[in-house]
Amino acid sequence: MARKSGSHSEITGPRIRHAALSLFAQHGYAAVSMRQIAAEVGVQAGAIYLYVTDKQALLFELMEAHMDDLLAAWAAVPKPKDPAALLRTFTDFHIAYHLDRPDQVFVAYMELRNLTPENFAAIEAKRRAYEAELEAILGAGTDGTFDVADTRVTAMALIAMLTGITGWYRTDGRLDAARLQEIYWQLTRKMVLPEPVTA
Amino acid sequence: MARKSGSHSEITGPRIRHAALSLFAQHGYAAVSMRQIAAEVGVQAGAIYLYVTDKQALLFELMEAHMDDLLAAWAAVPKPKDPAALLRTFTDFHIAYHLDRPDQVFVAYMELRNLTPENFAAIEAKRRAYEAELEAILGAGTDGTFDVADTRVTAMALIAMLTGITGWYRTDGRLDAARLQEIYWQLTRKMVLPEPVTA
DNA sequence: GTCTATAGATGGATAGAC
DNA sequence: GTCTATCCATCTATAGAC
Repeated sequence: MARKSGSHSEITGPRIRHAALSLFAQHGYAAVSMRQIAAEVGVQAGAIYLYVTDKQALLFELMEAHMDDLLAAWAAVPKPKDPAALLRTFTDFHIAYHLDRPDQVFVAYMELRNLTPENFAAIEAKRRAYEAELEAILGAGTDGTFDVADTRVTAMALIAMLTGITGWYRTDGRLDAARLQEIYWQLTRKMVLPEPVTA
Repeated sequence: MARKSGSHSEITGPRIRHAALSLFAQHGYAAVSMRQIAAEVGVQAGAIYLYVTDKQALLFELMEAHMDDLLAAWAAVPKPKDPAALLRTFTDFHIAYHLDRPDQVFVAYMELRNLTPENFAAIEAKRRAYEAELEAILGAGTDGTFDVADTRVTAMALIAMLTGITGWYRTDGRLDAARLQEIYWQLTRKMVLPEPVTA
């Protein structure tokens, strides 16, 4: 696996980021050494610094790339007009996106403490922008489509509920992604749609 | 603050655990050194080893104590017979307990990766026991009290939703604990109780 | 019971050969 | 572009004085 020496660059930069992401997700940023990352890629520790300024920048770039991808992916999704349909579009998107990228999601949620204050602020702003998307969907339904007492709290409750899937979901388990999307939509629907009037 | 020297033990052991918990919650287990913990307590690094075998044992003891406390506290709560009332008892308990111990909760959820395999298995078993409590409550209501398609998934969804509060709640914010308990009960109630028959 | 001192290992990051 | 070698800081844990 490990190259002997003298190889040309090819895609060493991306491979470093991929290895770092995987190791950070498994063991945590602080517990992973630059030497471990280099070994995973098959280069020596010193070579990493040709592609990354330092360890902190490596973490930040991974988290920023994830947040940017997330926001861009959601922006690219066609949005139905109907608030309830739009909400289902969001829950389906959130589940599918997060299940497809467990390492990115895990690092983005777990390593906030290890960012410098400036880097933390940048990531936090992007996270808030994403939360604001859901809040806006719920807020647009206060005409009677939704029955939501507190838009902000409900948005946070929904995101926590949906993101929590990544903590226990196993791809070889009894549920596939489509079934999960259906179950969580039923939970979401009951949570925010008005209850039918009793007979 | 820092003692000069020659002081007697008093409560140095508990103070070490308290300082470690606080620092682990802030910066993460791997990022915190034994010297930092010692400095917080006001002793030298070497003194810690009179009370703790090593850093891993320190982490494990903190997490085990938290899980044991959690299970014992729930066991001590009076349980109403009615499934819906019991569910509300659980959600109120979970919110109050978690809001009162943000550091313990944070460490218990974030540092699982840093446990040895044996220690991880021990903590995971206790966590599963707690999740099973909620699953049993939901399962006991399948006579018609609850409308739950998948007991296990719904239990995980509820726990993630409730625990997520600790990620954004600020004690100086606009919501107090009682208001949160009320909001989250409404969300929970709508999620799992059957919808009234339409007129 | 706490201190100082230190062993022994490992970390991030850099310099210079190839 | 990658490697080897290394600097220097820091870490966990222990030994022994007080």
